[in-house]
Amino acid sequence: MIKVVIADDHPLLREGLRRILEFEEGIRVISEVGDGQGAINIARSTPFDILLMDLNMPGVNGLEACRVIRRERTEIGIIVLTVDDSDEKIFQVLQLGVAGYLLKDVIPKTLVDSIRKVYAGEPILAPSVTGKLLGQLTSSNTPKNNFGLSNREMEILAYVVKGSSNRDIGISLFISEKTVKNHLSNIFRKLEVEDRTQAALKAVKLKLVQLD
Amino acid sequence: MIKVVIADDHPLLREGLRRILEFEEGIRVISEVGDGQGAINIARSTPFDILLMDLNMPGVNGLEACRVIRRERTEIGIIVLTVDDSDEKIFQVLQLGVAGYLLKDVIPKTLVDSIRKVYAGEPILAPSVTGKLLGQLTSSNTPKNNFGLSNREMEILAYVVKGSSNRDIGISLFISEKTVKNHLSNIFRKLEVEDRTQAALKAVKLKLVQLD
DNA sequence: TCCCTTATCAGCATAATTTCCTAATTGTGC
DNA sequence: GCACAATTAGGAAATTATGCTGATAAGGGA
Repeated sequence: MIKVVIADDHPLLREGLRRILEFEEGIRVISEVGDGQGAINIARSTPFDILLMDLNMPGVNGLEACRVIRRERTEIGIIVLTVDDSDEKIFQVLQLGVAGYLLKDVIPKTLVDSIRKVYAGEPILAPSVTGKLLGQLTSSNTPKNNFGLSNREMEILAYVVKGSSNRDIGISLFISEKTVKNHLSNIFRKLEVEDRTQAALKAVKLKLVQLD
Repeated sequence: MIKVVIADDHPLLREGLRRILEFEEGIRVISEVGDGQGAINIARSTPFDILLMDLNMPGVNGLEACRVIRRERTEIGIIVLTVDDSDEKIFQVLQLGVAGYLLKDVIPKTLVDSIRKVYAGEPILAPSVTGKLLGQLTSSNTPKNNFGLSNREMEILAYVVKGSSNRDIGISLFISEKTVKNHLSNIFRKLEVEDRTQAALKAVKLKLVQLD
């Protein structure tokens, strides 16, 4: 039996969810709460499996409640159920380690399936959320603008990001330290920075070189 | 009609996939290829919608083929279909902007559903892949080990990561440059690095300080 | 109280970095 | 051929950074 708790400040929506879930085999809604504090309280006092959590609630909001509950009751699978599709909150919530993120326009069947899957240990994301995650990955490696750095300059910049000194870079590339310095001066000018530290950080920030 | 191309070096698996898909309404396998180059060639010569791509293929591998096809034919939705669940490749592939990543143990129904969803613009990930993505998010904010750095040292390290010089740090914190240097020496020793660049990079790498 | 850490400042010596200058060679494109 | 960029190298000088030692003061804990 999967024990479910619903946390949402809209009584109508709670009622709707409860009615959807109460006819499902093996699923039982054991409680409903109307705010984040209520969710925290029940998580502390009662064992259950799945928490359907709205983010926008009065008082202690869903985000804070998630943070507390994730810390205190790691065994509870939290499924965020929200209308909020905006970028800022999504990543904040996902970083907390929630097990699912669904939008409120899901069809009942998807919701029920998701509850079962989360109970089985599978993470669940709404397609648009998956898209945002992937989008972040792909957009993050679009240097595009490599500031007109030549191949050699990129190579040297990579060594700077590895923490090499000018001398070491020269030895590694079989060129004189003087040449390294010249390249670096050009790199600094092109990246619009003053020293190797700023260059290294900017290179990492702009993904010109991989930090690893 | 969703036009599908299968790229896999195992004839048996290709045949199996084709038989699964050929009875589906609205889906037609228009071609099969056995290596990455073949996938690239057909993508260049023939319009189609979905490419089921194995990663481990002889010659031009799936990863390279994905890269080329993604660049030349953005309208083709690539679904990576592989046994490879290892961490390194997953992120490389996802960064290319593939539309789906499934493991070869999927049931036929899931595969068909996934093709339809990708065709409709939805991204598709195997649960374990979603888990890895989420795991990366949550694990990324665990500094924990601050290497015994004191508050003041952390503060100074933050300035280093901003690209400040010793003089600038001194001015900002209303202390002498000498003091800054002393703190830095201690920081270098504790972080086990030789200079400010390595310290800044290590701080970023270990999330001791936020880069931005 | 004594010891340790932290934070502050300083001097000295050395090393590393950075800038500015010139200049040769090579390859690419017009 | 000519112009231009990339790569290479060197000289000279200024600036910055680093290591080491020493010193003072405040605060916490055994």
